Amino acid sequence: MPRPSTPLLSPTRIREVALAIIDRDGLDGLSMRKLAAELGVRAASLYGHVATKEDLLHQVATSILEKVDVSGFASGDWRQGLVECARSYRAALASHPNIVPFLAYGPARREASLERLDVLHGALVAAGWSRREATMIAAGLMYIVFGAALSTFTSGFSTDPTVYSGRYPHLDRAHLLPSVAEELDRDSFELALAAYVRGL
Amino acid sequence: MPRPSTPLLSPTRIREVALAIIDRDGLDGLSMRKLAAELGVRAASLYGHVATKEDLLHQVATSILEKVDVSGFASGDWRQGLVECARSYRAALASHPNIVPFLAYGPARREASLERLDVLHGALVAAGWSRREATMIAAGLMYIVFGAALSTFTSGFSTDPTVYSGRYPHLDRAHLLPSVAEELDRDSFELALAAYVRGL
DNA sequence: ACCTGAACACCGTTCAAGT
DNA sequence: ACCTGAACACCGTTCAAGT
Repeated sequence: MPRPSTPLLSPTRIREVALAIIDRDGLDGLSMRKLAAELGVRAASLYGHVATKEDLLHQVATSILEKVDVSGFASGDWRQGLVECARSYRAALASHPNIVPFLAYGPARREASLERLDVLHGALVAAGWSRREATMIAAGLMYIVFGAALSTFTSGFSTDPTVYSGRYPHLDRAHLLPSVAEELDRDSFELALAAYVRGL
Repeated sequence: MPRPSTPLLSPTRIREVALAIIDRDGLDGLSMRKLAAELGVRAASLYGHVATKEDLLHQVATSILEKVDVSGFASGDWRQGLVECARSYRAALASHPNIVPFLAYGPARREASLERLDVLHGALVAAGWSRREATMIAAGLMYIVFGAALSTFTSGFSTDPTVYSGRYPHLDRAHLLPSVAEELDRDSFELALAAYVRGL
């Protein structure tokens, strides 16, 4: 069979399949060899399109961050802007939870993060906060967004009641959490966000 | 030379050296072969003392979490308890930042986390919050603690001013951040914590 | 009881070679 | 221009064997 006229690989297709593997098999479940296999190609071929595995992960990270919408600040109400920006950020991360640990690592060097951060910072300064305060307020918002996206709390509870009952008196219904984890995660995020913005 | 009377390896020594490697070389910098070499032993020997690498990481995680102090709730002031608990938690994580991504993954199955969570939850219920509210308030506190510990914000900025100036008008002094990152991280955490607790 | 050598099934990455 | 085979220097883990 002659070589097809269109190349087997494209930057977009590589990113899409890589993200699909991460979503399905976790961050550690992505290997260059597995990715190549699912693209119908050998591992070495990837290096014609991607510098390193880390470079590929940064590309995937950027494609996710680009979906974060900071237009909420246009209203002029900085509190509402913070809330809407945080919701959009969390939604983007929550669609791909397995890549969040990578996203949390060094976002300040990514173009897509900086553009959004610049808008956020500017809106806060325009509202009368000092530069330093604006930086800290934005940092606090990112703490809540990334903390919530890591699902450090409600996910990971066992469904076996005997794990908790009798041992942790205040957690005797913790085994029920997984079934309502998604709702509880969202409500916890909304509560934290509301309390934070109100308390500023 | 005859075998020494004391074994070369002990659970404590393995954990200590593993944590030292993680602190020095990062989470990815820890390999069973490197750990064995620094312990004066071969990789296979480790598996007499540790089930898997993940088991070892959980042991190291536990040794860090055990330092978290929740005695602040004894005062009876739940707001003060939340603040002191969060400070202690963050301090424990901040001493070993490289292992935080692992700690953030599935803390709800670790004994040391659950014990502390149980105290926190109980104190909030005793203060009059519903069980569900207590769960969400504790989750929000963990968001801020883990978000701050991941240092997702102030760390990672470049020290090269040309990276930001002219491109992100509101970030024109971002290159100064690394030199004051530690102080700014702490202040951002304190601000977020204060705003959150006040806003509840 | 404790440690080792050798092996197995994987990694990321490079590079000369093929078409 | 694009992909491949083979190799290099690594991984985590197992297990029969040594002392």
